Amino acid sequence: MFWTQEVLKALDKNEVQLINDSKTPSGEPHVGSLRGVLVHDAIFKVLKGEDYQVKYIFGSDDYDPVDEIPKGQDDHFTKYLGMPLCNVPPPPGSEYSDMAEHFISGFFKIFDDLGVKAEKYRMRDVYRSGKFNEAIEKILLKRDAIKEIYRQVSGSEKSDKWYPFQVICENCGRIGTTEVIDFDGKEVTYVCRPDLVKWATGCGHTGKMSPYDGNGKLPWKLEWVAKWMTWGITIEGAGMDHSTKGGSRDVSGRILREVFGKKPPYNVPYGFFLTEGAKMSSSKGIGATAREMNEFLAPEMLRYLMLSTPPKRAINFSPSESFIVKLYNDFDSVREGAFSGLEEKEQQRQIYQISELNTSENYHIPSFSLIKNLVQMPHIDIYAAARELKGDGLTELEGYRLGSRIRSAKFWLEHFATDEDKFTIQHELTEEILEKLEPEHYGLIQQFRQDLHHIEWTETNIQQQIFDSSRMVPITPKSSFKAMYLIFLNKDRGPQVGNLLYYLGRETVLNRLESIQFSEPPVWKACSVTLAELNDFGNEHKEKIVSAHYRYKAERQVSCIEFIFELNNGQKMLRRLYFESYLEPEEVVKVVDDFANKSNIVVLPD
RNA sequence: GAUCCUGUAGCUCAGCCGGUAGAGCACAUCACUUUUAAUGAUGUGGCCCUGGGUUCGAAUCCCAGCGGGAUCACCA
Repeated sequence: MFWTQEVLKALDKNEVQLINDSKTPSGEPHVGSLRGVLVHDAIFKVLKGEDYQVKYIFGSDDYDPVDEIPKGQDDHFTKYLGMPLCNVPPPPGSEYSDMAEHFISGFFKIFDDLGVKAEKYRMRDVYRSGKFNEAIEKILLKRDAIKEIYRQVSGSEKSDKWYPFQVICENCGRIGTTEVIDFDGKEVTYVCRPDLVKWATGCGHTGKMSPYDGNGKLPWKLEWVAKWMTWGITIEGAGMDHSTKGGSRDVSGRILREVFGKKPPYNVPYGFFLTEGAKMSSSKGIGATAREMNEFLAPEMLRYLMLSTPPKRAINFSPSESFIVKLYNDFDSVREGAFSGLEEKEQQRQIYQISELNTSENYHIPSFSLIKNLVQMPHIDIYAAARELKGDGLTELEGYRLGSRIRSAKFWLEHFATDEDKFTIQHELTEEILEKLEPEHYGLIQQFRQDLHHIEWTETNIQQQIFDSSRMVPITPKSSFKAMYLIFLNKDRGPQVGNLLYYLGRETVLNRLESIQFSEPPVWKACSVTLAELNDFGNEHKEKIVSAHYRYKAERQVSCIEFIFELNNGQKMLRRLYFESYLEPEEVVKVVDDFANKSNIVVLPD
């Protein structure tokens, strides 16, 4: 059963469902932050699809203090450490009013791209408007019971003077450094301590003021309680780190239940987003931020990546070619399954419904691996290739999807692909390349460059010619391809040779091939058969052979006899006997006649 | 130490409200005039981590281990 169905089963359809999630805008959001966003969105979509009364709200926790500085921005942010995020000026050059808006707006923009239609709220508005006044009062009054739960669940001992609340210091504006030491039912007394936390220094000010209307905030675990009880939230998943026993989710849930007698929201714990088995960290560069991943993958791909794995399981992302290609292929096959109408594809249909934004229309699209190759050949019109592949014009949707897949391929090549994954057209023949060529490759080059003069320069003809020329060397097509990749890409593998050479152009290809010099005898030796093999060949093919010719070649104390067979399907094949000496004309004739008699094939001089 | 995830073919995994062990890749054989990770057909390959329990019957459910991964113990 797909995970969304399990969530569905656990919820009461007669209840109004309110889904909540939030993010602290303290820096550039990490990719993993999107998992919660999308898991909640998937639940939202599924509930909506089942006609539940459901709403999805998403908050910016912008009343939290600045407790770490976004990478590389020490100069600007250091002096604001400890102040509420929403009261800190944005980094220089930002178009936003404050630090919190600066970071959350980019995150919310991704929501739009991913089709996440959550109703957004900001904690500054919630606190300042007084909406949490009631919850704050209740929590302050129940501090002993709350403290007891902290102790029981997580074993943390709080002092007698502990109050679960922090105000914004009237003197220095910090919220992370203040400690409330008394509450008289109307106002709190606080101290702004220089050494309360390691990451910020309070000013030492002591004051007394109302805790309401935005003067301060609840600590994280109680803020959760306040949200849940004030708004009646029924569903809120949390990362595995919060969801562990004794973790913040556990503490908050028990406080809500035991102190305030309400049911905590349904939890959907979700795991981390790992790269190559390690947790992706923002400091490790590309691909780590939500913004970059959103730039890389189209919405439906990113949603699929985040939602096809059951939430509890970690997602093991890898930017390797095999992972990315598999991701796309899996998605394409899920999409095919979803549109197949087959009953056993129900799960695929469910995955597809929460991944794709518009699930009404199927589409044809070339595989990622094809596109990533074509993208490396600048001349190729990929849209034309796609039309050819489909055998029809592209729909508007197909053109659009293809466009984003091309962008993804380019992004992948630029940011993730290893040198092995990429290829670069070689502009000249280097010693390094020549050293890698084997004698049989020279045989192919010799044959191929001759044959290329006689064909019309099209992708399919070139492709076809490789096979035809190979038979005349003879050499296996596989080895012939390798020769071409070496000569033009300095690699063992590459994209379709027809495309590649077509792009390079007849002149360039012929100039390159004709500039390669070598002596023939080693080729003869490398591309030869034994007399026994020749006889076997004759016996095996004699029904198909229409005509046969031979020619004798000699050079530098060695020689060879080449047999050229024409088959009834139009193919021409060559087989060569190699000799470490010159042969007299009579000897040549004798060898040829021997073969002719044994195989019953008439062999004429060329 | 605690919590969660995970252990099934050489590799990546599906199957998990019990009923004869699955897919893709890889490998092997055959076929083939075309290598875009990917031509078609056929085939090889598994004490489903271990031990116990429930059951007519367990890969599946329960308990206990072992191995791998992650998270938590101050703060969000």
